[in-house]
Amino acid sequence: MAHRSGVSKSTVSRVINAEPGVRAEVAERVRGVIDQLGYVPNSAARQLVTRRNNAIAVVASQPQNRLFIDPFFDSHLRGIRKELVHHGAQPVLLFLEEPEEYPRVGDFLGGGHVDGALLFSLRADDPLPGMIERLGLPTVFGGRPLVREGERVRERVYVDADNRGGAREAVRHLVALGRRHIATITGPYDQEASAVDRLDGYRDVLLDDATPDLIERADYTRKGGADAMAALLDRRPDLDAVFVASDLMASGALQVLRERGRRVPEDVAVVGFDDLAPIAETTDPPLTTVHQDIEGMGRLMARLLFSRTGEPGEGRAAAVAEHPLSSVVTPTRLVLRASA
Amino acid sequence: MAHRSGVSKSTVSRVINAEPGVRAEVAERVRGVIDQLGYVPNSAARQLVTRRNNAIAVVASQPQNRLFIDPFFDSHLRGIRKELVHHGAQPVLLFLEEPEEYPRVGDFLGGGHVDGALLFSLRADDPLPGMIERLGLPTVFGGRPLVREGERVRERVYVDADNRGGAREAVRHLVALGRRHIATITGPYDQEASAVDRLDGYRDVLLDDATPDLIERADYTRKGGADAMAALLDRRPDLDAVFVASDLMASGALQVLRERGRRVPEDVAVVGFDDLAPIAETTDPPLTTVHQDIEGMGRLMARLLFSRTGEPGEGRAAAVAEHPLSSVVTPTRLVLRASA
DNA sequence: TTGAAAGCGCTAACAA
DNA sequence: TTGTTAGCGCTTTCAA
Repeated sequence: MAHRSGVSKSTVSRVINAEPGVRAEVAERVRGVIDQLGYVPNSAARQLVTRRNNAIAVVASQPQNRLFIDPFFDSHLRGIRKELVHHGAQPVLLFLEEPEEYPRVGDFLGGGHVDGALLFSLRADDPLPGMIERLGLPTVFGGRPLVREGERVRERVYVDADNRGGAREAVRHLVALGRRHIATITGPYDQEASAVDRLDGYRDVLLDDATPDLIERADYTRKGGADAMAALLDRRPDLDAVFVASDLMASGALQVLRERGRRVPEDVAVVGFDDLAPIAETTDPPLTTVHQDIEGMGRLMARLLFSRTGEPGEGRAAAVAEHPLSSVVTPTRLVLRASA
Repeated sequence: MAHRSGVSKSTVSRVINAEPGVRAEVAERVRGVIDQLGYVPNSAARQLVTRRNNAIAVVASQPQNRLFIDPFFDSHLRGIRKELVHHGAQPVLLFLEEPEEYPRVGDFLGGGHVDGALLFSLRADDPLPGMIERLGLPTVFGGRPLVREGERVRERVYVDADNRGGAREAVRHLVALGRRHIATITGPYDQEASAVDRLDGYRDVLLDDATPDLIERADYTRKGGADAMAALLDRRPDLDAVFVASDLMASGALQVLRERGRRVPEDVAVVGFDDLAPIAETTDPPLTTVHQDIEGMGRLMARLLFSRTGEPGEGRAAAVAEHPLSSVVTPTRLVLRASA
């Protein structure tokens, strides 16, 4: 104990937490002793009483490598980190690949190491939201969580883009271009809400023209997009446009189109979704796509979380916002490049 | 408190920690109450007394996006996670981008949330190792940490590949092929030991033939490799081979070679380093490169760490291994493909 | 086989 | 402005 500086624990505690009511001279002396001893407060003890620790978990339940390949995640995480760090909170990343890992992650989350959690890339039947709800840990979701029919859950706060509206705009653009046979490559709509919403947007515009043979489901990967494009081309050689539900899939689709000798946009117009600069700007031709502010959504998630947990360092964790918080849907817009 | 199950705290504690000396019937009843209440032990309190918490920090002080693009990191992290999870420890990722983040990361690390740390991607002058040493947190480094001259540090345990030996083998292969003017594109040898070692291996073989105009420093990125290749070609149009210190840089170099009309391997033979499947197997032509067991190195790091901290759940954290631990250097081997 | 009591290192009331 | 006291929720002797 640094009380060898000649004062009581309380005073040391006050100095460490920069509380008022300590003579400057005493504070100075205490700080000296702290430095000299290399003293670091034991935060388990501190947390036991304050119920706070200025760390926020960022949990992704997805194969790590899918995450690492996906520029979407990179931007999203950047936004989250910026905002968290800006508020003085430490982001702690947890990946969740195997079912066996759930109990341990649950223990960590419930163990009071973090004040809140940011979750994303959840599968439809992921047990994590339920676990966290039971723990009572403040949480914000990235992307609207899919809730199974009949499942009773507390309201879940999320941040998402206007996927349906963005998809509508993309498809309307294709229609305005005079395209007659507009296909779509979707995301895994059995697993992710964004895939459902983008497909709904496509249907909103095309109505009865959206026949099943124009719709091919893929998995948000590049290869999945390529395979889906090939299948579509085999089935409907007459198609003259495709709305692809992600840029990564679109880059795969463009490659197949090129291999099959179809010119883009002359023969087939292509619109993507995401507007990920490293992809959309470098494809051949550059991709017309639906822009969403991914980094901004990440920041928003962090801000929403703080409005539930209270700012780091401010009072007890129990200080949850009184005004009920709602989810946020951010706007999208179509960015015209060369592919459509 | 779950003591409404009619027993004392002690007994509940025993049940939770699966300690012997509890009547099966009582244990059963307690477990029932626990489930029913959804009780999760507060690990801050537990940790305060046990000094353990079965979580290990994985710390990377690198711009997040460099990490996310680098398949090396992906494999490395996969190995680490596998081993950690296998031992029942929770991996906790911390990124470190801005200098302002160091104090907070230090607090988290020193705060007793984790039993040990795995560090990598450290810059030469990174303050992190020093900070952690002062905290007394058991640590293992990924890649030999560069120590500045005159700096006094405790011995640092690391896991690294035989970079120098691998480089030697690569360059010898080029020599055996009859190449006369063998250039090299290096990593940032002012920052990373692996870059230093690979350059040393190159020099070991070439001796006086390794003139400065054949050596070009880059930064382990694809673009850096491309730029370096261009500079080399401008300076030494007569070069007929290049040893490139990473696959990512090699892929950039190959592209420049192609653009400049040099055939590989006929005009210029190329050998890389890393043997990252997603790169080396898909370049045109496929890359001859030095293989290292990246995932295995990750696992090894975790194992070494456990030999310092003791296995998760086993006694107190203080139970550090008595036998002094040493660093490990894993072997490399040349994988022949088409580029050399 | 169980329970009672002490105490891990801190902060938060309350006294001085 | 400072010190004293009482816990935070757990594990761990020790005694029953």
